[in-house]
Amino acid sequence: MAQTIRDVAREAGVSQATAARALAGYGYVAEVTRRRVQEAATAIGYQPNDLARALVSGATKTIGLVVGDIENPFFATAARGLADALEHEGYTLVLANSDEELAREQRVVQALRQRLVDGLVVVPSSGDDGSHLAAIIADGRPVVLLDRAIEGLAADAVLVDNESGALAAMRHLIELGHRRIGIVSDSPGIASTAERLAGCRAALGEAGIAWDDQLVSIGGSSQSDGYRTARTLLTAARPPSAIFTLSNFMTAGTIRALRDLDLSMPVDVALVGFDDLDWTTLVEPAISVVAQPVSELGQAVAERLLARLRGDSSPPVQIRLRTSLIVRQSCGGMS
Amino acid sequence: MAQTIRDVAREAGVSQATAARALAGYGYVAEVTRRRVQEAATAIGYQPNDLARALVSGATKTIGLVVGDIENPFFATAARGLADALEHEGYTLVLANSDEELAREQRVVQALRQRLVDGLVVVPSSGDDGSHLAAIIADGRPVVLLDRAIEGLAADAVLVDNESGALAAMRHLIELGHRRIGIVSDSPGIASTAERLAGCRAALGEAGIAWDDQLVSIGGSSQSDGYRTARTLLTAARPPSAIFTLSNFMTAGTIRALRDLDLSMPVDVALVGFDDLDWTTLVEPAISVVAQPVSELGQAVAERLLARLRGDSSPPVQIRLRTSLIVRQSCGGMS
DNA sequence: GTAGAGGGTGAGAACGCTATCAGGCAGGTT
DNA sequence: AACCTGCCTGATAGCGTTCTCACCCTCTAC
Repeated sequence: MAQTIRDVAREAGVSQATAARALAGYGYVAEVTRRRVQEAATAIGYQPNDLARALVSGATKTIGLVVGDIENPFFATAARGLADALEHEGYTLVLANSDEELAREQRVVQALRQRLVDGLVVVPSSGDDGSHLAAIIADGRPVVLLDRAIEGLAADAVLVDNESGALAAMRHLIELGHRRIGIVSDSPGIASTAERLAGCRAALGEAGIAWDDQLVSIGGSSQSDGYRTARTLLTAARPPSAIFTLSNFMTAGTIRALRDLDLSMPVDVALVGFDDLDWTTLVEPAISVVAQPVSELGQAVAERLLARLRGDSSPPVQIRLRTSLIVRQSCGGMS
Repeated sequence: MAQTIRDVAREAGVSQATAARALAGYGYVAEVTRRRVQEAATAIGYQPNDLARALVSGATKTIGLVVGDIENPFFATAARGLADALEHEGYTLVLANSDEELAREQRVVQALRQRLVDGLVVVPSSGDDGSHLAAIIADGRPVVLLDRAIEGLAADAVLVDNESGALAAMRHLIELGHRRIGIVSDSPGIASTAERLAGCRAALGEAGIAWDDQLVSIGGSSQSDGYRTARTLLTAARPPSAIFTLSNFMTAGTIRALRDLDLSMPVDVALVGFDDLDWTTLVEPAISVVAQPVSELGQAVAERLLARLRGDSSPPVQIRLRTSLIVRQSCGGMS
């Protein structure tokens, strides 16, 4: 088994207290003694036990991360940005998937709480219930929300400008002459999705186009949901001439539906998607997208979290990072 | 701050020892007392401290996972399969990225070791140096290698059948009449890559085609490396008529190179890639690939790990999961 | 009436660390 | 001679659990 500080002390012929001082570097220790202890430590291969250290110091140097599904490239990229920024300060990430289910999210948050993470980063799956997160905050541990806000929760949130991103995309399609624009959406229970829908509404409103429920298909969060709902939209009596998809899975599902129905972009249907992934420039035509600064999202979250961990107790802030519309071939705006 | 078992005891009017028994459910406790303690616990919102529990029990219920980069969908999917299987048994994943650099891998493994993870899952970046992992094994904690083996390390390994997967892909291209087949590879320092290269060699050998170093381009592990080396290959004096890429990043890079050079698949160049991702059927033509059972890989790793944690001390095993060649349009074998 | 069995309880050690405190010992000052 | 001061060291008290041990009390058996 692993060696303890007592083994080092015995090896060096000093007391446990002196060995501890020599290794941790506090209090008085004679230079000779310090060297002897350090040699003893390396000789027997001593490794400090972070667990015991955390128990007494009260800090585990650990951050919990709860995402919907780490397989989603959006989450994976954000996680990477977060991990890199935190590692710099000696923090380690504990990962948990919520599958976008509130019950599961509550379970894993509870587990992370008991595990005494120093802080928590959550992509909340439901917009309205944050009681499990409030409990963590009440413990005095910082929580930072990633990508989605929760109404009434006193936690920092780092989000993207969903509404204006969606607005820009819809405006672009409208400027290209489209009046019947289909919207393929995830569940609006997800806060970011709701904001994107609001952006769509705003764009249609300013163009004087009536909102048409027939053109909005709302499904689950998987690619197959996107495929199914897009197909329904495209095979309706009066199909849309353009489609705006509200997430990367919806975009992929819609492309498959278009392909299966032998509809080509942008001539039969123009397409703009929310979220830019690697493959959007690998397909033909390249997909126009609302790009999000995903890695920066993770970094900004890390910054907020580290500030809180350093004792910043100012009121919770909401940070919005800007999205940018990247016009490629799929929307027909580059001809 | 968080409540302790002592607070519960005080609230219930019993000793700390009795409260502990009532909550943990060992030893004798009167039914009335038990109820009273449990009520007190919920009343004051008691949460057990896993840290203290781990210190005394010696088990943190935590597994370390070291991958090259969680942004790589291959690792993300494997991580998900692993996480799900482990969660079932109450284990939590601690994530670390190695960036495919041995030094970084050693650092994070060291950190995880001090953090007293109960076990470790590693995708090793180097095939020959496993001393940092041997140290963990010497501590008596199980290590399971994922996707890549390490020569001479007494650890379980769950791999895919890289050699026969590559063999099948190359055979297929050869059967289609190709004699000059380009190979776009990651660094052969990665064990799985070396095995894939061996499979290529075997296929060429059995077909009586000489190995030609001019047709093999070896780069780093990023997509841009793939692009660069594929481009070099394709612009050479005598370019290959087909290309086999040894990882998903290499495949993406190669597709970009083909596009930039205005070469079309499969007529100008036939393509087969190793590793199947979502976008391989989103691009036109759909990419033929050697598919790996990625999620199952994670599950199998979890199974091995759990067996070891339960005390299985049989000699280390090496598990090979089967790959399958999926013929689509990019190789011209479906006409 | 005494012994024994068995349910129930509290005191206290241990896990490995951090950190405080009391004390020892040398050297210099009053 | 007595005293302080500055280094250095060991003993020891926690952190919040788990778990053993000794003890008490009640009930049954002889």
